[in-house]
Amino acid sequence: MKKRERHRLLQDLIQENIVEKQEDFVKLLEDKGIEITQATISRDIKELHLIKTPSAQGGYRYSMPPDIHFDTTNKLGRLLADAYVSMDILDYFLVMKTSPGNAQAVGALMDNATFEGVIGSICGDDTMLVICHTPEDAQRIKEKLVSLI
Amino acid sequence: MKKRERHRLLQDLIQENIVEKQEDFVKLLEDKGIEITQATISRDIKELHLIKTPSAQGGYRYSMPPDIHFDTTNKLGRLLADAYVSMDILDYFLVMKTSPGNAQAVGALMDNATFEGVIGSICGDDTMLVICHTPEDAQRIKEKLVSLI
DNA sequence: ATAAAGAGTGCATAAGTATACTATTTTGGA
DNA sequence: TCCAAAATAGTATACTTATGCACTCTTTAT
Repeated sequence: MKKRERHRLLQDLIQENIVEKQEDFVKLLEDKGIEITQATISRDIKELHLIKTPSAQGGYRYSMPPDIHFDTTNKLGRLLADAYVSMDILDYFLVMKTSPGNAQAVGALMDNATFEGVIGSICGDDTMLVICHTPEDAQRIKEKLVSLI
Repeated sequence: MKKRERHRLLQDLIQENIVEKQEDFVKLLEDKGIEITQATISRDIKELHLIKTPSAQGGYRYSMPPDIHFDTTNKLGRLLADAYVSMDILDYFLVMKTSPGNAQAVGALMDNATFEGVIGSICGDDTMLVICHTPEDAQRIKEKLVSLI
């Protein structure tokens, strides 16, 4: 049993069982004849970005991540690779120039990616204005964006 | 400091700080002059459905829920209040009759709400067929839907 | 082939979280 | 107003999860 394989299995199990705690995973795998410890499950969960959600019925349940984040961060990287022109910071504003017509798309993806410290953004045709909480936030986000390109 | 007020505050704090554990919340609130214990935070988190996400950088962080669930569950409830006609179960199928023209909408919302145990659904004009993993799932989902009306 | 580096895991335990119990406060009637 | 019921929150603790360490098994480079 390879780690990769087990990861797939976990993602399946999570869909078809109510998994309230990591020990439940251990038991479910045991039922399939797979010996594994809670420690490993904990590590798996970390790698898979699974989350423990308080369910509406009062209990808890592990489930799939709102992986929007990872996914859209990737998309954003690809888009920026094409569309990025320049960036500047003024106080707690971040101004990005993009190739014509792309600012809206960048803004939309940034919204999805939910960067911390961003209050909001306004996009024109080739310019995006990002309003941050603090100048430090602006700087941090600039660096984050640069790292994606 | 009312619970409601604190809940708002937590939702704010979560946006602007990296909250790795519940004690961090306690400290942040303390900074604001609010005395509260970890136990209460744990309860708040449960009520707000906040989640602890393994972050890409290796640490953990509390964040907002993929609240799509709650929101669309509510919408679904309102729609069903208007459109629901009847439900029947056959093996692992669930068949719902709706008022004419509404089945598609119900199906779309159910997709968003991501009910566990649902493989998929097919919608006509006034009929929705939901295919579940097991008859028990079908039963459970039926009850869940009834409870929403 | 062998050394060196790295991945994967269990064990034990530290770290973090949830909850039973209790006390106190608030709310909604009568 | 006064009581009973419901909500809220602290304390202590049980429960759950994360991780340092040690060991084994792969992989990579020499």
